[in-house]
Amino acid sequence: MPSLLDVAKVAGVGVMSVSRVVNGTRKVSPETERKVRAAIERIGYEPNEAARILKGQRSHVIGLIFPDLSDPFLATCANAAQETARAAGYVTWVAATGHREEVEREVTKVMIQRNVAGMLVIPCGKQNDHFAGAAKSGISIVSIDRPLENVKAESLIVDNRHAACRAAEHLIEHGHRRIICITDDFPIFTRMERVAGYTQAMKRAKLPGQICAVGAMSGDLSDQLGFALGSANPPTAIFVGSDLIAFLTLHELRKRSLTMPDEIALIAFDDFDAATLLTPAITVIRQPVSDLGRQAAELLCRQIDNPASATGARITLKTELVIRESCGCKAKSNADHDFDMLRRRPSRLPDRFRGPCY
Amino acid sequence: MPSLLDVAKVAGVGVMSVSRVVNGTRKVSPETERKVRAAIERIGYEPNEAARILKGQRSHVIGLIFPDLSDPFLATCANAAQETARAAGYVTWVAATGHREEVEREVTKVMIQRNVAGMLVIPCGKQNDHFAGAAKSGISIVSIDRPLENVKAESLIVDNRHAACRAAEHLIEHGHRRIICITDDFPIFTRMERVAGYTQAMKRAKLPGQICAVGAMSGDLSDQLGFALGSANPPTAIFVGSDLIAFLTLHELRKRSLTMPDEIALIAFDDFDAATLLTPAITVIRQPVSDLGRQAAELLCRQIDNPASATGARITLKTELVIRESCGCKAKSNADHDFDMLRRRPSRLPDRFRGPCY
DNA sequence: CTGAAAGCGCTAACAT
DNA sequence: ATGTTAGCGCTTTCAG
Repeated sequence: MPSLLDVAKVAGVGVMSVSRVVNGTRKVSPETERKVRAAIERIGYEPNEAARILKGQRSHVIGLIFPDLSDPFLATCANAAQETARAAGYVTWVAATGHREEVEREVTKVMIQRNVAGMLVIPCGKQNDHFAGAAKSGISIVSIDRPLENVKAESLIVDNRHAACRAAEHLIEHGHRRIICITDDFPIFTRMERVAGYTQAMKRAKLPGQICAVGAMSGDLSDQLGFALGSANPPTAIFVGSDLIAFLTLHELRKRSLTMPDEIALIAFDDFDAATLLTPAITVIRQPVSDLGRQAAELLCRQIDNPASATGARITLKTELVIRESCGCKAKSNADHDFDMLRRRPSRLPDRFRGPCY
Repeated sequence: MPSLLDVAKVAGVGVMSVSRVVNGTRKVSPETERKVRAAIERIGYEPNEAARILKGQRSHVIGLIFPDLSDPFLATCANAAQETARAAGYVTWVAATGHREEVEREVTKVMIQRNVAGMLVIPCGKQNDHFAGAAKSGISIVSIDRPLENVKAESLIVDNRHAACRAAEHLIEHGHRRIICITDDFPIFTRMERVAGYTQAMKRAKLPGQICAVGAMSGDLSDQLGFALGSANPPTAIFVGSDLIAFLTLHELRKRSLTMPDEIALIAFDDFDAATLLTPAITVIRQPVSDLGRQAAELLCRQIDNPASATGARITLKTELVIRESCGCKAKSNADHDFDMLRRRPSRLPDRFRGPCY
């Protein structure tokens, strides 16, 4: 591995000239620059990151801290972020925390220690002091999907509340009066915003809202849904707060042989593969998943280049209500809803279909 | 950030004693060790990776090179690998190549340059000289899902051929004689093995095999399937070679209002969310996705500790034929197939459901 | 068993 | 505009 010194010798100049050419730190004469570039080319010099970091420079590494990589939403987002970061010359250090805050703290610590240039995080807790510490020590941070309370970091989020409100309104417009909202019981931003949106729509329509939280703290989906469905006035429509809950709910409906949309209507937050495969196809709120990852990475890169530009603002991306059949709407054309007629494929294929194979 | 020198001062010993205690490189007297450990504890010393790497040591970084992170199969595998590596004290750099070999080469180069200790790869091409180079320069490599031709690296793969053969046999046992095999047209190991397994079963049963390759090189799934279905002797059963192709195929069947299993039977390679949600539920070959990632990471860590142990062997993991309804079998109990009755949930939930929320 | 010194490749700070 | 020097934190080498 040739070093700066080797380049300097070959070029017949001092080491600092080489360093300055490589980093564009200061003016060098055209003549020197030419010689240096030629020497670099000739001996195939590549800067040594370890030495740079040792000297106290920031590395060209971006840390990605996500709750889970096996979740399609998060994986797609991470994929886009990684791709964008790579294109900008960064390597991506990925850590999945498994939704555990102690793991999040631990990896954050290690990342700071190893001088990452910036971090892209989907935080899994409320106590964000570890991120605050990172921000204070000069590491740029951008959060995705959820704002980072008490930390000076931009956030890229979606219009959860508005979208949930629209979804509930759509069900109301279909004549439903008893609409239940099923979400997980985790106290995270997105869940609370979506519940707030649902509640807002119900209130406006002077309808009673019923929120059914499921999870480790609140109890089993099957029990809760059974209870609601067995009541004197069972719901005729469901709004589910995420693709995971949609999956579980759809299983329950299938088990109880409840048909959509007649016996029960349904709208889900998050689009998912099965949504277009089922009969009826599921009406969903689609998030700009890849955009979230891509824009977050772009934003982070900009902030790394110019740390002063951090404002701590929230940037909100728009979601899209994708009307299919589970809400009671007619499919546009038989079974061809959501189909790209030109390519004879489901339109808006998941990212993974963009590979060369398909 | 306290350094080794600081520790040495506090402990009242030389730097080398500290270094030896930290790394366990050589014997130190119990007395010295005690003093050093106390000093480390007291000032909160953490070794500096950059300095270690600069001195020519291997880092504690593992590189993950995957074709795509948004694909559920690959994402789940990456997630498990990352988790395992973290537990073993390694940091994971992740790169998604987008199935592009030039990107694979590029990220491999960067990782070698930055002294990763090892790489976990799902290669996307045949020309593996960049990996061969890495292996030669002392970086341990383990490949997943596909063997690494011409490189001395272990591979963790599944019994593709056997499983595909079993799937085809299962359809044959159901009385089907015209079974078509639909796969992508990408010349990768898994595809070829699965086709070989299908062919083997058909040959044994003295049945004519029909392989339908779809993709950028071969053409549209809709056209190909339409052609096959419109022939004088249309197939009565389909074996699809991957979850992606299953998704597209199921869309086609839905569009043509073909009912399973009566009008057309189907078995798919790879389990996927929609498989248990559809009616009929889809019979699939389930791969041990997380195990693949976990075991690969464990293997890699072992090889990093003992580079001589690399044999270049292939380790084959078993898949499982999950009988559901799309092949013509009766569901075990009404709609409750694949349901964990105790927890009232679909059993074998995807990894992401293991979070604290559900 | 322990310590002192040299140097990995780079850049900030200071000379020229 | 360019060169020289010192030192980031660690480990290898060699001397005690």
